[in-house]
Amino acid sequence: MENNKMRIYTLDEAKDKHLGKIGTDKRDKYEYELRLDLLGDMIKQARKERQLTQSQLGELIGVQKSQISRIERNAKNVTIETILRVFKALKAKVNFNVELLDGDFKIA
Amino acid sequence: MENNKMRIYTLDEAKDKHLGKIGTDKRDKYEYELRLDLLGDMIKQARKERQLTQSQLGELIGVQKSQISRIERNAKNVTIETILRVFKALKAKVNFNVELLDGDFKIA
DNA sequence: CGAAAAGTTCTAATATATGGAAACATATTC
DNA sequence: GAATATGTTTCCATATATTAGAACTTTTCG
Repeated sequence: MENNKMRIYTLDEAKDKHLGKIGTDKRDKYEYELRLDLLGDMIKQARKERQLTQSQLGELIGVQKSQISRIERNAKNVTIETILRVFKALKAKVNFNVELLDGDFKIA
Repeated sequence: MENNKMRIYTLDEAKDKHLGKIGTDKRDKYEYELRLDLLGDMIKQARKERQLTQSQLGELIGVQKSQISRIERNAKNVTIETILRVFKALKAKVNFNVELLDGDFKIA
C-alpha cells in the first residue's frame, strides 16, 4: 500500500526550477513578484498530478473551465477562499508558513 | 549577533494551540474553515512581533487602520496580493506548501 | 495531418473586495 | 477613574473579482 503522501510541492521548489537557487541575483529580484505568480502554477501542477482537465476540475467546484484557466493563469488577484476551494477539490492541503526575517526594524 | 530567523509560525502551530493535535475529531471538523480564519491571526501575530499598531502597519502600506483590522479579522475573502502586501510590510516571508493527499481519486 | 480535446481570452453582468472616514467599543496608561 | 491609545464596525463609493458562455488558440492523438 502506498504512502499517504504522494508528493509535496513547495513554492521554493518551483522557484528553484524557474530561477535558480536562493542567493542568485535573478532569484532575489523576482522573489516577491513570483510569489504572486507561481501559486497558479501550483494549482496547475496539482491538477495534472490528479490527471484532471480544467473542465473536470471546474465541474468539481461548480464552475466552467474558463475560470480554472483564469485562476491558473493569474492567481495573484484571487481570494484566499477561492484558492482553497480549488485545492480542496484537488484533495490537496495548503500550508501557509510565515517567517519573520530579521531586520533592524524599529518604529521611532 | 542574532540568528537571521527570529521566529517561524505555521498554520499548524496555530491550530494545535486552538484545537488540539491532528487526529482529534474537533481538529478534523474545522480543518478547512480554520485554514480560512487563521491567516488573519497570523498577520496579527506577526504585527505584534514587530511591535506595531494596526495604524502603524496601515501607514506602511498606505491604508487606514480600519483596513488592517478588517483583514486581520477576516482574511478569507482577501486577495493573495493584498495578503502579501501586508506580510511584505511586516518583513515576513510567506511560503505556500501544497501537499497532495492520497485518496482513491478517479475520474470515470 | 486533421479532428478533437484542452486551454485561453473576451464580453457583459453580477457579486464582492477595497478603501476612507466616522462612530463605536475595548484596552491601556497614569 | 479618566483620558488616551488601540482596535472594530458601519456606511457608502469605487474598484475589481467572479462567472457563463462564446470565440479563439494551442495541444493532443489517431
